[in-house]
Amino acid sequence: MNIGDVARQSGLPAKTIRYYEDISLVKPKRETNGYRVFNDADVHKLTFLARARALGFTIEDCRTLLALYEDKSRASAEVKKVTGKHLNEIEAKIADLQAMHATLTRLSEECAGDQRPDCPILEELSGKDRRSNTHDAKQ
Amino acid sequence: MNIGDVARQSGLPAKTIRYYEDISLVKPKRETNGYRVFNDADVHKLTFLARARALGFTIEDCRTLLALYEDKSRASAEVKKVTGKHLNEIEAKIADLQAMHATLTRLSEECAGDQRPDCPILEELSGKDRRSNTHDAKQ
DNA sequence: CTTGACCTTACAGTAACTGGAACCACTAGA
DNA sequence: TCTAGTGGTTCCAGTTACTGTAAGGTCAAG
Repeated sequence: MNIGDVARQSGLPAKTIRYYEDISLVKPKRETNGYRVFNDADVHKLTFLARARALGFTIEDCRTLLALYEDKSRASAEVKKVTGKHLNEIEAKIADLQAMHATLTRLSEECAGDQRPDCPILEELSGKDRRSNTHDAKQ
Repeated sequence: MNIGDVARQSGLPAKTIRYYEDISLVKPKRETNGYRVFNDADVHKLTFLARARALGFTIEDCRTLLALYEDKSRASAEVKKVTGKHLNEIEAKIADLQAMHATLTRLSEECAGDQRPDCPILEELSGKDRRSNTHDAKQ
């Protein structure tokens, strides 16, 4: 199979597949004309990578997961550990985003959004002490 | 004020402040010895930037917001528009992360996490059709 | 023989910094 | 005066995971 077919099958752009070869995630053979040839195992690996990336695993996590996948004597605990770490990071990100969301929603609701220049959003960003609420000990 | 003092006041690393000068977000004067000198307006700007970045605005959004802040005849609608767009992006990210979280949590719960090699997480990544659930029309 | 689809490499750019090397400036103390 | 320590400077490279672009080689069809 050539790279275009693999791209269609795996859902990954050809460019990405070349990149994955660059960083040694896959090692397709070459035809005499220089074209990459992907066998079923390569395609399977790339599909695995596409799924893992879609679940937010980093490339390095993917490398680890792929190695575990190919190690038939792995302990599932290893896989679960990687997943657990990733889950924690996702949770942290969600929490960060939700905090931002809460603040921005509040400010946005307070902002008239009309032709007048007065704007609580800019006031907050500029550090203006709005509605005499003097304690702002956060981080 | 020198860069170190500003870093302490604004909470931004000196390195970041230099970077912000590089991309023309601030334009501190220079002393004869080459040191940057920050006046109150500069420090205020940097504090503004630190807050906007903490709320997840991109650098380009920050540039826009800073320009709006300094335009005393702005319409608050402009600010609200930038904020609204950002809120939408945050919501999309949260949704993505929550979907990943749900899938990973499910798989993680199904994984024994012991010394045995059997692992639902790897099975899902490899595309193995687990428990005869044949429909997987997503994306 | 040309056209078009497909393949190749190599280099640059993205976002927003961060780290490191090599070097200059200033102050205080021996 | 020398020196140590702190803080400043520039410049270049690295991070993450690609993506864009240019310049060119390959192949099948008409």
